Amino acid sequence: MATRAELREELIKAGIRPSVQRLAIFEYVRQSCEHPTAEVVYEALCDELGSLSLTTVYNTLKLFVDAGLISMLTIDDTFRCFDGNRCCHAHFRCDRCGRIVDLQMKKDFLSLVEGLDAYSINDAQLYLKGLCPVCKNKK
Amino acid sequence: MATRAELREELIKAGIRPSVQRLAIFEYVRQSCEHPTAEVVYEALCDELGSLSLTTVYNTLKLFVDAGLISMLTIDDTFRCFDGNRCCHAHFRCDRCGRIVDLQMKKDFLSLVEGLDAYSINDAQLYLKGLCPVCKNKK
DNA sequence: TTGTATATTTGCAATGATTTCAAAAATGAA
DNA sequence: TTCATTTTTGAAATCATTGCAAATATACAA
Repeated sequence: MATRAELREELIKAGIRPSVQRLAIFEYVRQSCEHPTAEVVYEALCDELGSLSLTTVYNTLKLFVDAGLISMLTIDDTFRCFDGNRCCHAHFRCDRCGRIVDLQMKKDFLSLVEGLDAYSINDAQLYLKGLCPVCKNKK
Repeated sequence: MATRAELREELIKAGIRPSVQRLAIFEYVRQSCEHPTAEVVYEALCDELGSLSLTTVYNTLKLFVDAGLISMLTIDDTFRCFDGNRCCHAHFRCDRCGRIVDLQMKKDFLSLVEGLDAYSINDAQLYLKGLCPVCKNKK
């Protein structure tokens, strides 16, 4: 769990000026395990920041994604969500309850894909869908 | 490359009545290597079918996805596209030119994910993003 | 400190892919 | 044929996301 000062440094290192809004959004996404949407980030920080615009949240999240600081998930086709967890992991989305959970995975999964040498890879996401343990047992 | 009769049989086996529209849409997506969007399917089949509604295309594609006959890709966050290729493969989307290409991959990649036994998996997609060989060399 | 240029934030309007819905058409069974 | 059910249609509605131009904050030079 990174401190605010560490997160600020990380933004600066990425060439991003750490405004109040940016730092708050960065901290929120990095600490969250819930894969928040822009809307959720907005709701969560509105009070803390006094004022905040949803547009700022969208712009800032895009800024972070482009800088490689967080990732954007499109596992649910009806909305995007964001992930600050930098460890290598896959995502599972339950078709029944909609929950998105992280699943540990081995790092070298890219070696299973053929002909990747000719490409330059910036982002890799493995999405799994089906029934989660809880919904599976409910029948 | 499946014949029309074979595709019809496949729909029936999945419990889907093979109407003219459904069969045409199924055939189009199954034969295409271009990962078409609903809009593209609609444009391509409008003439052939005389009349066709975009709503029918959306409904029908959803029907096929739910039946497991085709898959829906959300690798590009601005639109969905569809894939009739039933072989195990990953998808790459070029950040520069936007092209989506298939990449061969070994079938047993799910073994790299830990703790999957408790889940029931219906769909798995590996999405890679970055620069394609052409855009990479353009600098 | 003051002034000025630049970067950032804001809120509202616009966009566009997708869905809703109720009517029309097609199909199947009797 | 007649009636019930399924499928298709098209126009309107939805809603997450983006565009834009004004307002605000910040950095820096004088």
